[in-house]
Amino acid sequence: MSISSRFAVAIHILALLDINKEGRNTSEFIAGSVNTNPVVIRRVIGLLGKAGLVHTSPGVGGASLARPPREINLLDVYRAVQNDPPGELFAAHDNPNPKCPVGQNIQGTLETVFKQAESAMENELAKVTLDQIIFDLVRGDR
Amino acid sequence: MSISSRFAVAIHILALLDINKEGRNTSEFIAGSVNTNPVVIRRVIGLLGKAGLVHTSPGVGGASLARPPREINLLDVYRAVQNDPPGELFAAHDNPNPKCPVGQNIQGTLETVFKQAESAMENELAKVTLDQIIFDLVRGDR
DNA sequence: GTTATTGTAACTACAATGGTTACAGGTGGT
DNA sequence: ACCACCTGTAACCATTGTAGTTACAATAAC
Repeated sequence: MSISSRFAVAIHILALLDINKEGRNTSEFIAGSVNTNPVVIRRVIGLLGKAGLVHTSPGVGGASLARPPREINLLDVYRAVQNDPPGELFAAHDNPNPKCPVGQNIQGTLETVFKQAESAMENELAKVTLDQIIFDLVRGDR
Repeated sequence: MSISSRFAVAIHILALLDINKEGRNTSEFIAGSVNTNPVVIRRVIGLLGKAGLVHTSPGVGGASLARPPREINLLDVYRAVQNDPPGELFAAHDNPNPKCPVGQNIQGTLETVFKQAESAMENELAKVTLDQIIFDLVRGDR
């Protein structure tokens, strides 16, 4: 299955928080841009807050970036909203038969390969900062 | 969510088909090694067959590798069993608001980044052949 | 204090997955 | 030709993750 759209929504939110940093970024306003329900936005912001990417406060307009956009990369965001623990993008099958030479060793073998593939993906995400995303968004708007 | 365990099961099956190429690889036998239901095995073999990685025939013990293990890499296997079309490991959110500068351009921006990350992962998978997997399995058995 | 907004719980609908049973149809040995 | 075995596939179920929605107590700003 594919990676949840929370990731895309989270990037959208963060970009909006920076671009509209002068305005009041209520969950309803953000939901209007993302085109979803305000509660969905609040849930994602909650995850971003727990990860230390945004500061939140109850009451009015309570979210803002916790760091400058240059210091937030997409791997930070990915990890914040992807609740699967790191190293588990790929799922191994459980309990292969230990009496079989394949079953006995397959998990260790796969783990190595899976970790490499996952790391390669994450390294690409880590290369891209929120800064660059925002630049690209604004540029596209001309 | 994580990538379905069909991928791990498929690799297991292919390795077993090669290692036990002298024996009768019935779906029940393979299921014993993978530790699942024979129908699950037949389903995965069906996908591998459609992708041209194995030859299958109804009746007894009907699956064998269609190519030598050196000519099968894990990206082949991944694509065979992952029914999501390529380029959609990451899901974008639909219908962002076109009236908003962020909503208007976010999809194009994300598409580029997502494709890069996905490609990086797939390149790692493409580097690993079934040959190497089998070597690693057999080596671990000593 | 009143109003607007957040944080969170609860519920629903939906899709993907993996396990299971069932069975029609093909294969190979005798 | 017969028979035992196996495949391919459909159908169904339970589980899980996701996203949308309603509701509401708690909190901040004015």
